[in-house]
Amino acid sequence: MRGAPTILHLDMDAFYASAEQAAKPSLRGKPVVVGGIGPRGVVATASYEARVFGVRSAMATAQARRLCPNAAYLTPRFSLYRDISEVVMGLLGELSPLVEPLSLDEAFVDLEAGGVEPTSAAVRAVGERLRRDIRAATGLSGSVGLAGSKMLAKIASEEAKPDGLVLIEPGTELELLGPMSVRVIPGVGPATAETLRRAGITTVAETGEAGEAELVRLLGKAHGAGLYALATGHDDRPVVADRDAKSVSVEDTFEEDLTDRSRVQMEISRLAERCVQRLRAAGRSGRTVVIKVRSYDFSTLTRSETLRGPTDDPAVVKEAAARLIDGVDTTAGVRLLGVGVSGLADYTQEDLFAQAASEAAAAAAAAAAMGAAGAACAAEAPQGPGEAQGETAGAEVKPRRWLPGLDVRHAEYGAGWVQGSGVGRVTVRFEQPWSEPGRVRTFAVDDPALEPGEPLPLVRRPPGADQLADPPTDGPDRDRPGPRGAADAGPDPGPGSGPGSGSGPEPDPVPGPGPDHGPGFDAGLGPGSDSGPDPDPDPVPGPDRGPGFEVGPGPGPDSGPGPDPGSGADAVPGPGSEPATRPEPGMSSR
DNA sequence: TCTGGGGTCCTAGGACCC
DNA sequence: TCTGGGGTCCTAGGACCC
Repeated sequence: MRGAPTILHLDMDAFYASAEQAAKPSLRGKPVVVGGIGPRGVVATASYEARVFGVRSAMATAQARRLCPNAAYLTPRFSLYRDISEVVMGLLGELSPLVEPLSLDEAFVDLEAGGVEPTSAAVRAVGERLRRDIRAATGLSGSVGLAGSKMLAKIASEEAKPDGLVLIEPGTELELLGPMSVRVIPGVGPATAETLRRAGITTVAETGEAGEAELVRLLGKAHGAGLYALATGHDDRPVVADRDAKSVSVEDTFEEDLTDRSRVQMEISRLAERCVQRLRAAGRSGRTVVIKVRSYDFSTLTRSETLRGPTDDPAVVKEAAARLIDGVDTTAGVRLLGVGVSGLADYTQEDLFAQAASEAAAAAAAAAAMGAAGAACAAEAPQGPGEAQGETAGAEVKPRRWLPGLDVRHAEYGAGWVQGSGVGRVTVRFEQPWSEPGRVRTFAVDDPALEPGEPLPLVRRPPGADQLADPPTDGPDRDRPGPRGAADAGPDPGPGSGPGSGSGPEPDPVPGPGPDHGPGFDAGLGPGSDSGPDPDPDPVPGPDRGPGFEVGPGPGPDSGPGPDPGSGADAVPGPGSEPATRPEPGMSSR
């Protein structure tokens, strides 16, 4: 515990959802849920508008849909989030050489190591400037915690959310923490909290009062002693930059349980291949191969095998994984398979295996080229376990998957994103991060004018400016199978939901039609039409609205002020239904 | 329509060795 | 002629985090 609050914790607010809202003007101020879209998907991030309805991270997407049917449900675009993360981490790197990323949207920074004057006033000024810089560079908000230890800085940033800064003055922490739930302490999850509760311990103060011996008795040596230290304000864990990964793994949950043995074996082989690709991309090799099998009833087992030396040979990993799956009974059905490698080493360090390592390096270079080609294919037709099973086996060309939220480009209308897709149709909203909320158009899924696109930068790069917010070049991450599933659609933007685009550079108009269209192109349904098939009034055939196809009800494309009388009742109710004067989140035209 | 995907760390038992 | 006592490695499982 330091005498000055020089440890900073940054946590971006509702990161994935906020990034999507910044990228998609029609979603600003609306409930947005990013996560698995398929029948077994879970929520990764819910926007604050969606949280009002009770939607939370890690919740089944199906449950989220029940709670908040009018939210936009989007598949994650990790390439975009990674690009934004790099910008943010770059800003943190300007504060100190000691930056410890915890995830794409979260990091510790040791301000003392960065030479910041160790006073509350100075670190607060640094934190506030950082928040301004992040907003200017990314259009997103982040919350900052400042304290004399990692734990307190993290608790502080949590308290600061959303879009705030909290500084805990050293000396006040026990008073502040004492009444809080023990769950605020990192490492105390549901199981630990329940164990403590049964012992009559629910607050941080009670945890400290219980004493170390009692906590060790309840929780075991490491956990008990560690919890006692944290609960009494003792946390000297340093900020550590450049931590090496200790394992690499890939896994897939299938839309339907697998029972066919040969299919299980094939999937294990594919997962092993993907795992090794990632291992090699990181320049590592590993000695222990692990498989993971989750059964129909969610029970999970792992089997592992340690090799005589580290490897990054796909054949070796595949063979080990195949041996391991051979010993597992999967006849009752498996919902998830995974393959991982641990015991990682840099192959440059392998004295005993130097010969093999150099061969492996050469092979890796070749494989990297192959891998890039494979990723490009995946971008064209994202595929996953859910895919190979359903459709007619042996189909020569897989149908393109238009997953909601993904970027597309139309030859005539320009850049947009998939709002939903139904039987044979895909609905696209044409808008850009800096544009007004855009219009929706519907196409046949195999329309040759429509192709997958790349994420656009959230903040427009002024002419000749630096590369910070460049469009991502995208690539290998597209090999990640997106959550798969049925058709989806976002909510229609309410009138007046557009950004005040007054001050920025002149927006690039969407190529194509102007703002006033006949009803023909809008996928939004009129009031009361959101259930059951509706005779399609559109001259251009809209998507089939059979079961499973949702279209957010909403007003037409007119941008007049005030709530739309027709669809107001269906528009996002509750706190989300603030007047159209609600300030736009996140966007800066600088 | 219950429950993703990628990680970290800890515990505990058995093998094995000195 | 009863079963010591460490230490390390391997395997499996579980809690937890984002």
